Amino acid sequence: MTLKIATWNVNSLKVRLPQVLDWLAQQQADVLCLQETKMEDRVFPQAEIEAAGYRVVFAGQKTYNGVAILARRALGDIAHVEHGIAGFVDEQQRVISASIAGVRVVCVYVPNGQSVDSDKYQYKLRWLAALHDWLAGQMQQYPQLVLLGDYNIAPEDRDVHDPVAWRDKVLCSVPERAAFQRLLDLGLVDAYRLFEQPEKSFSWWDYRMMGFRRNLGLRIDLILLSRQLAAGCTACVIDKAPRRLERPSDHAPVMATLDLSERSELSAGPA
DNA sequence: ATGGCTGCTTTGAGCAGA
Repeated sequence: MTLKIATWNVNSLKVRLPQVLDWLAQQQADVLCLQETKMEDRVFPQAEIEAAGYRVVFAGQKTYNGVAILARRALGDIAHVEHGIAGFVDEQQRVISASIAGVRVVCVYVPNGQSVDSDKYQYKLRWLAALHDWLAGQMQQYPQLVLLGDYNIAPEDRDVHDPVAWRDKVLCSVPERAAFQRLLDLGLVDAYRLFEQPEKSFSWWDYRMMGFRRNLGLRIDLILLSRQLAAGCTACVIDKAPRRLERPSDHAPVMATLDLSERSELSAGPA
């Protein structure tokens, strides 16, 4: 069995829903995690998504943040849904997790941080520490885990169009990259870097200054895989096509292909 | 050059994003 699992920061699902439905149909993605839906649950377009053949779970709020997981109906239930980071009190809707076809899917919208001298940056670092500590337990409970979303961290200089200009700036600062490395140290692997990739590959481009046309971007939308899932990963790509559409999100979707045929059925559920 | 776009908001100029 092959699973195509993707992440996309849509920057308002209200605006981008038609693009999301078109993209699902074109790419035949099995699972899609969304960030920045920017809508309350009571107005979430559940019926439209279900009509397209997907189940969906979501956690939203007005104006900001908001996450969702879509899964092809044929994959069965979206099970054991959990909101947020257990033990970390946070009004901002940035995390939703669920089990789909025996894979634990954790969808995250990491805080942006605004600038390194901002209170929001301190919140970002606290949030990342809480994510790490919670995830350590989740990895024990769910050996087949994928952590995907908008990390708001460019892991390395090769993920930045102008590393000198971005040096020590938010999204690239040493403490943020150290927090990201701590996630990898839990036993997670950056799916994109499992494969040969073009140079200057990015997933976000500023709306201003013709950022996309000039490829002034960052790679901040990532798919991290546990070792068990990384063993079956056969591809990971950034799809730039939606960024070329009318009224695009500033982020492009990222998709990994997982071959699940070899895995043990027994490790599919919670321990 | 601290702006530049875009989406959102107790509809407006201000915020947040990255």
